[in-house]
Amino acid sequence: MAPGRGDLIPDELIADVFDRACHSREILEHVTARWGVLALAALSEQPFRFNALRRKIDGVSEKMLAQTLQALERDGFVHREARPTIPPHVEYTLTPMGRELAGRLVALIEHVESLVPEVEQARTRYDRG
Amino acid sequence: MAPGRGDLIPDELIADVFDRACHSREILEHVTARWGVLALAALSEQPFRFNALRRKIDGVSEKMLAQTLQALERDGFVHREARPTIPPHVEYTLTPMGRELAGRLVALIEHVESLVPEVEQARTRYDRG
DNA sequence: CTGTATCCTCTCTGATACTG
DNA sequence: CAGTATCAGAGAGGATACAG
Repeated sequence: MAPGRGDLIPDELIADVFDRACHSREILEHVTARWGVLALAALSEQPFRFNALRRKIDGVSEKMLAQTLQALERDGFVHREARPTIPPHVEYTLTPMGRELAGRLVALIEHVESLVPEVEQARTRYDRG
Repeated sequence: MAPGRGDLIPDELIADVFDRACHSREILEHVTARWGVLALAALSEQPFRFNALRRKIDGVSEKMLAQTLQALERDGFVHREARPTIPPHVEYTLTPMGRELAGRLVALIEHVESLVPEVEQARTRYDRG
């Protein structure tokens, strides 16, 4: 995170919104990352197996999907249920914490989405001026 | 955004959450970016001049702050008021749209922040298993 | 089927130095 | 004061091949 902070400054001195944001930065990066957002949104609809999720999230590579799911599982937002069959059968679901977060995230995205026309106008103005 | 989409597929066919998220992806990246979050949070407290903001957001480089502010200004979230004096006096404020968005963003960050302990436990469990 | 491992490219980021 | 220009390192992301 912030170079030279967090590691060096005692917790008692860390108090304002910037340092708090710094603490949650890594989590926020996982959930707002390109594929993190889409994985959470997909799983908030229904559970998915790996390749089904990969087809649902069009354009994601195996590597990035695996990486994304591992990060979200490690953070406790996604639950991975592997049945030791042959061939392997793995199902991904959201944990309660993951569902709560995904809901808020989707709400933010929908708000941003509603802003798209206004943002496009602003960009046009900016690029002209 | 998603390679091979957006540019190639007519708008009428783009409808689900993934494509919508794709549309707002660039905006979301600006506002959830490391320095984007902090700039919006700082400006939601009060207006700032460039170097004051740089001191407030400890650890940001001139280059990244300039880049961040330009992106947010172009998107219409930040207003830049330059008084043509010598030396230059430039003040950054949030637009109404920026204030609304910053509020929601801060709410999300605070929720994520409240999850930090639970996430840390989840990580410990994951790393042990 | 569900991933890992490897390689390679490209962007993001920060330090440094310079301009109006 | 408020930036821009340039450079180099680190990491994100993707294509491909392979493993259990």
